[in-house]
Amino acid sequence: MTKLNPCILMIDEGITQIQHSIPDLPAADARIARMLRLVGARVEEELARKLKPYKLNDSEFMTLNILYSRPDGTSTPGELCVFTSQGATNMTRITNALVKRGLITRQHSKEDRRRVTIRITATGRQFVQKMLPPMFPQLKEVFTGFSDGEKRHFDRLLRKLATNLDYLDPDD
Amino acid sequence: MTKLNPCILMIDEGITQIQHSIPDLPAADARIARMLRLVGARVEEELARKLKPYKLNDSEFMTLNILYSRPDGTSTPGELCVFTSQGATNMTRITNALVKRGLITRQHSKEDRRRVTIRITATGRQFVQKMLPPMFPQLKEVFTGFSDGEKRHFDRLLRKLATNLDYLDPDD
DNA sequence: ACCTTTTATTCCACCAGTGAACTATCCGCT
DNA sequence: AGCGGATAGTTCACTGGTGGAATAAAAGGT
Repeated sequence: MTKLNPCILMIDEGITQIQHSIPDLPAADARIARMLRLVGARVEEELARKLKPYKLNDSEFMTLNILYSRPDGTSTPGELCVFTSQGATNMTRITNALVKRGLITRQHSKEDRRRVTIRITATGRQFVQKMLPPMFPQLKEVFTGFSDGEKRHFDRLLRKLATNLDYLDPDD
Repeated sequence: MTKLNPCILMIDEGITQIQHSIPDLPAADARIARMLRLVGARVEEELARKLKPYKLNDSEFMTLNILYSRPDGTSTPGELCVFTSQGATNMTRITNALVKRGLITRQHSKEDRRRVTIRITATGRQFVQKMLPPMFPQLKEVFTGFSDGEKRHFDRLLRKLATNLDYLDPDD
């Protein structure tokens, strides 16, 4: 029943062992950091699995969602780069793909003709409305056994970490 | 001083907005999942930055660390695939790279000649001992402001989530 | 008018990761 | 002993995401 995850076992085992030869290893921090990468990757993997039938990848999905969540349904490539942590080159490719599928439109801005206004289409909205709900059961399943308090706690810890990451010295 | 992370803002804003048009969205779960991906990616990114000077990537580093942490300093490609969540094809490439740099050796196993024994070299050990400590300051920095209790909590929550992820229905 | 900056795109090269086919070895069964 | 199937790794060809450099167009400052 309770077959243990070999990766987690390896993390625990490994860090304990390494500590023997390198005592000043911040073990707790290293363990959490390693698990964050592991869990983050697993979540991403599951998301990708759910997106596959729709022929969408992570970045495209994120981009589409951001547009969907905007009151006016628009953004610009530059903005989307910031929100999705993608490079400009990549964003061009992503929006190309979404335009080709009729989920968004691209048009030059009137005020500043350098800018491009990206707008989700009616089809795009319907698409999002269709594809999100089927994800909910699995999403809830991932958080079974988590009380509301635990979720709040989890949320808080992640935010705190995100903030610390933002204040890291860019060099060193 | 407190410039807020635009990604986090977008997550909060976005999920709140989406909830308006799709009320049964499990908002708390979605937020945590999204932040996990974000934070996981950021941590990975920082790790990559630290590894770059050594011309190592994430998977190579992980592989080398696993070997280092083994009492006998050995493993097999198959095992390493499980621990690193990598495909066999990829593992061949990874070990190729590490062999080329003299950090590990590859030799056929005596007992089972199908198997390959991968062993960290003395050079490999020294390499790990040199490269790990410089990461500690930054690692600790990421966790500044976290009490021991919070770390324990964080650790526990991540493990719980990892377990849930393992028990996900492979279909659906 | 001219130079600089901003915004976005195109082109190209690269690297990590994947699937399918293949080789070598082992193990169980008759 | 020998056949058949399972297991462990490797090779090859390919994809997909990523990043840099060069470019184009437009805005803004002096």
